[in-house]
Amino acid sequence: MICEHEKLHEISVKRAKEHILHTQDVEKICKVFRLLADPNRFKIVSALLEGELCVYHLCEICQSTVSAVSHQLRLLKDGNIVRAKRMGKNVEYSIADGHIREIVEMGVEHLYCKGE
Amino acid sequence: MICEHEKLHEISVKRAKEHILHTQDVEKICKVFRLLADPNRFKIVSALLEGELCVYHLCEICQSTVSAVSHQLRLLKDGNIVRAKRMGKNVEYSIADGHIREIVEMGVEHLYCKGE
DNA sequence: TGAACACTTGAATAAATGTTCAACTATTCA
DNA sequence: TGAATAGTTGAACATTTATTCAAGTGTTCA
Repeated sequence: MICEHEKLHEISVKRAKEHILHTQDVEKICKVFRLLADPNRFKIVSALLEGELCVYHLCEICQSTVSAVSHQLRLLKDGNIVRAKRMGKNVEYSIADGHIREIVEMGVEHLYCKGE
Repeated sequence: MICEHEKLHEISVKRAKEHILHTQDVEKICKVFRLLADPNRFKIVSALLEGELCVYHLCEICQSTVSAVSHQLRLLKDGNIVRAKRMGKNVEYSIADGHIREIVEMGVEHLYCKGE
């Protein structure tokens, strides 16, 4: 009982401790946020929300190099954010998970509603 | 027109280019995701969603040191995720922005619906 | 088959990040 | 005032991360 406001926070502390997620779960959630936290990856994901695209077009949209985009795509693929499918000479990328759109849109909404 | 599937992707490319956010906006959004991408900060934010708490209790909940939590709180404060308010010897922290709850909950939902 | 295109990969480098430690400020109360 | 409590801060360190470059794989087509 070091904190003076023990009484005031009793309920918050109790609820926070009850609701705290397991470390593994927190890490899984954070991994998704971390993947969306890089501007280039965010642009890749945003672009793919409009439809599937090959690496060349993603480079064009993100104004980045083929190699950099490919490295980022690998991370997104490993994190189950995107899916790859070879079509002839090209590799088509698409969004792998339906929740991603909601998370991205929530981020955009947060931006536009700032200052309310 | 290097990509073979130009026809197929014409619409996706067009839409992606139209909808692409400004670099500054992408960076603002990514900053929020980056702040939520660290397990300790995520735990701090989750705990504060249950009600305001002082540093000591946040340490207890996050199983971290006072100094580490304080450093993380400064980042969260700079990013307008949390707010600080001195109450006597303690500093009470609370969530500064209404959208944070939705973003966090979206992350949690993504976790539980994995595999659908 | 071999040249051209599309993409991937590994190593190297530079930059950003998180934690710890020690020293510091701010507040209360005897 | 001074001791105790609560929290902040800066420097140092190790770790992670993103990009670049060069070399590689896979596919198509003449």
